[in-house]
Amino acid sequence: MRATIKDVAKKSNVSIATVSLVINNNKRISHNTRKKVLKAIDALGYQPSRSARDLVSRKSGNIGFILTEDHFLKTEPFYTQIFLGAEFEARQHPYYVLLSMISADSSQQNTLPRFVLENSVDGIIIAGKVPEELITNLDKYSFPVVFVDYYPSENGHAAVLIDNLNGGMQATQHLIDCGHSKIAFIGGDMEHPSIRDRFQGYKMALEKKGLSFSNERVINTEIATSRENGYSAASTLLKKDNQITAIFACNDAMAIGAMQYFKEIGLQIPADISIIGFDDVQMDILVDPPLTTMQVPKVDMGSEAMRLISEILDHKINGTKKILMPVNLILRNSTCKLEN
Amino acid sequence: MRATIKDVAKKSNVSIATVSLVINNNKRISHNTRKKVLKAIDALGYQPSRSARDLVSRKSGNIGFILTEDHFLKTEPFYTQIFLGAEFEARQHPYYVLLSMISADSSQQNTLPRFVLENSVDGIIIAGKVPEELITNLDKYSFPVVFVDYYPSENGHAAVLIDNLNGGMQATQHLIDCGHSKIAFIGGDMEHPSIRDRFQGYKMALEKKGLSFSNERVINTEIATSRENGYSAASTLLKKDNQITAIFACNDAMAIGAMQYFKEIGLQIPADISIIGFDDVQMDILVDPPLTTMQVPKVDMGSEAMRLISEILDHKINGTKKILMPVNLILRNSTCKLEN
DNA sequence: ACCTTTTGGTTAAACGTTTAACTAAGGTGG
DNA sequence: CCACCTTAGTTAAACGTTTAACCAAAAGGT
Repeated sequence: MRATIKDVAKKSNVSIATVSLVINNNKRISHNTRKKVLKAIDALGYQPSRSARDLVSRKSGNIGFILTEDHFLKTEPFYTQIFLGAEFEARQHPYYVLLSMISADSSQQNTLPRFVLENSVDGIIIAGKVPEELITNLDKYSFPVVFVDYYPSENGHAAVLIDNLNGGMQATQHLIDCGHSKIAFIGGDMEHPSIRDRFQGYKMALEKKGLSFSNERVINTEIATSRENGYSAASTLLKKDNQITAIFACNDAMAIGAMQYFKEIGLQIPADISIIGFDDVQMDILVDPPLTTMQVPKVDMGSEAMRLISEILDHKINGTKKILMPVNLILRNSTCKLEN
Repeated sequence: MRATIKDVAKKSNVSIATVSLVINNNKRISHNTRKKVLKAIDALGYQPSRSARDLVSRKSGNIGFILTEDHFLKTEPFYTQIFLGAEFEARQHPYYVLLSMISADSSQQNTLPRFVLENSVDGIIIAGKVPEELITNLDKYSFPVVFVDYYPSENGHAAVLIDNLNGGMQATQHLIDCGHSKIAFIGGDMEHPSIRDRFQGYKMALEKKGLSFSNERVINTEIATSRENGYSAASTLLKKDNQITAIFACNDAMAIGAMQYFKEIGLQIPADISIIGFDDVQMDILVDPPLTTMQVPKVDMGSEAMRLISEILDHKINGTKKILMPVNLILRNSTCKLEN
């Protein structure tokens, strides 16, 4: 049978209240008794009971982490890295993380994660794009929520976001710095705020340098940002405008798909065409040539999200804070100076 | 403030004990009061408090799920699928799943997951190969443990395993059925029971058909079962014996790596060389040609593991049961009949 | 020397369940 | 009609914490 607070109290000749105060670092306890109690705790291998604690403090001690199934099972460990960061950070806080996958299919969003139905979390982290219905259903429960790498249409939620606008500008800027002026953009799901912002950054960078923007150099009709769609995007792009010398793909998956197409039709990367991606996924360095990209701090985003929800639960801040994570240009070999 | 059992009791004019009995489906309650109570529960949106429940039942209501970091972040969603299955199955049981990643590096295994140090789980699922030290450290806590897709050297643990022996035989048998007789095996970490068993199956299938086994056709010196190692394994293999017409790779990652090598040196798959993998990962159908492989029921393995730990906790069975998951030949285009 | 703080603790209630032990009211057999 | 069983419910203790309210003793202040 596990040792309880009573056992510790008995062993150290104090009341259970004293033991509790020691555990919670209350300053009302003298150095001596503290030491005495700590010794007993150690000797008995005592661990406070979570349920007892949660019961009186009226908390669950859990944070729910919601992710769509397909994001969780994606080949690229993007959201899993975010989860990893969140779980690691949770170890510094009194929280456990409950991970729940939901269907990305919005038609069956009547089912909320069990931990919300059962009220077993204190707060929720939602990573990536999820169906709007999920969010509205969740609203009824009024849990504190932090979004990561996605932001629902109605405002007022706390969120950890990538600085996509800036990133889009930096990426485009890099291509401009390499001497390119006919720069295309390959995008996917334009409903997604991240992609929209990257596109926006692309346009702003062009404008800033007085370069012309043309819809002929933009692909934004692909539904998903997958490798296959990058491949097909590249093909339709060249049909629309074969003058382009550089491409900014809205993410690495599409960039890699596009690269594959170019290779197949015999274009040299980066000699004939430069390409830059976004995300910095593992695959980038295995691909040939290694992909220049914008690095996004995935693990850090997870820990920021956990820290944020924790702060909200401690009432240190209200629930609308937003954090923009900086993004970093990673130079590899898929981009180069334009020869002419 | 959330409704408690008291509110329900008051609203339905019964004692809290009655409410509790209703919730737990005790047959001592008449149909009428049951209905009355249920109505009140519904009206108040009452949900029993986990912590109160856990406190009196002396359980945590949690199952810990341990995975090494690299397995969790792998490109191929193998272990994540297992986790997914476990989490889905948990919804049918009174458990939440606490996922914890540990370092695969055995040098720093003094740190156990927080949920074991804090005694916050009732049982543990360990997926994939983990450092032996983790297991011995864990032993002191005497939690019920179920292993998935790995099995520690000392016996006596419950486990959900792939029927690798059979799978290895089937895979090899398939190649034999295609008319091949010079069949090579590409393996990795031979410390891993799964790989050893697949190799064993390979040998048995050869033997059964009276085909000669030769060490010249076996690669087992690669450290990891990664794509790159598959690539290099293929290259050394051809140097040892260039008569081979078919290859059984111990997993899909290695198979894909090997395929890449063959393509680069101009060999046609399957015309010049047939290749079969193991695992049935997503990538298989995207690769060219699509890879013939042995399908392993990853999600099912997760749910089986959860069911198993649940049975153990209910004392329905003791903690040494083993489940062998069947494996399925998936015919695609990387293998074909030998022309001669 | 007496009142007031401060220090370092203790007592006891409360958190929301489950469940063993009890009870009141009907039903049953002889 | 009485003793006994069954049915359907209640009472109260217990689970292991936290924390507000209390208190005794020591320390200051005048």
